[in-house]
Amino acid sequence: MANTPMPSEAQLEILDLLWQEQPATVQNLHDRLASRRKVSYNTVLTQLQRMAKAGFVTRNTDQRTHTYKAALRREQVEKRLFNRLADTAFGGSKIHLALRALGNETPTPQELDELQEWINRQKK
Amino acid sequence: MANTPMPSEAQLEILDLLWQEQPATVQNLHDRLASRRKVSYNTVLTQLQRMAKAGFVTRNTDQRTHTYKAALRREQVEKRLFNRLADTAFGGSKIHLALRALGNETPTPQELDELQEWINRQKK
DNA sequence: GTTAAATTATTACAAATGTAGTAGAACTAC
DNA sequence: GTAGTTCTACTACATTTGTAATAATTTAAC
Repeated sequence: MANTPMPSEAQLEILDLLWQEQPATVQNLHDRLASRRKVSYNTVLTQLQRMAKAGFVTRNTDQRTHTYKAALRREQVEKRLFNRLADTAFGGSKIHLALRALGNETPTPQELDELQEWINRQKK
Repeated sequence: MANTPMPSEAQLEILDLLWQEQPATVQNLHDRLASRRKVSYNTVLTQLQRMAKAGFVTRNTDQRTHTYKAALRREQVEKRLFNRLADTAFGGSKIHLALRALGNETPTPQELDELQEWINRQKK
């Protein structure tokens, strides 16, 4: 349960795009990724193929141009990654990690509200 | 400045131990690490040697038994790791990542206060 | 229908990663 | 002083990771 294989960093980048908009073609994903950093079409394709094999994404092959969807729940993955980071580098303290995070950020009013609400819930 | 090489995950585990107690011998680090998971003495040694080479730790070789100290500031590393995680998996939203973190935690009253204060500061 | 473009499949490869074995030096206990 | 023990240095090796080239196939445009 705890040690299911996780997507690599390059794969997470692509998963993140899928979570934002699904399903998507290689072309589309490459366009979006390439707008952030230089990367070849085939690199994206290979990662998607690896992820399909690993079960991280599903793919529809009805058309010649395949389309992909994330097969993992974003929340699940985020939680696992966060815990791993807290465990390996933050001595296991998740709150500590969260505070560290906030320390360097300028939140939007909406985010602030979310945070405030969370605190209110905790205080009850 | 942004892409200085970072310690790997196995290295972070060791760095974390150093941050807790420094300086330390291989023996000591191995003992502490092995109490959490099975790992050989030589594995720890090798990682320390690699880290020394990479400049992640310094080592004192005056005695036959060398001692090691972290050469990176914990805060720095934590910040970088956090940002990397936010960028690759959380669509760049650090607050979002922090909230996710908080979602699974039960904070102490004191931590809640810290958080509340942070919010108040932001609201001004 | 022949050429160009798009798309997937296959293969490659260097570097990083995690792990540990072996060799040799030096210290320790008899 | 010799036999085990403790260390470091060096070497090894399978996997994973990131990246991409090449080949094969289908579709589109003329």
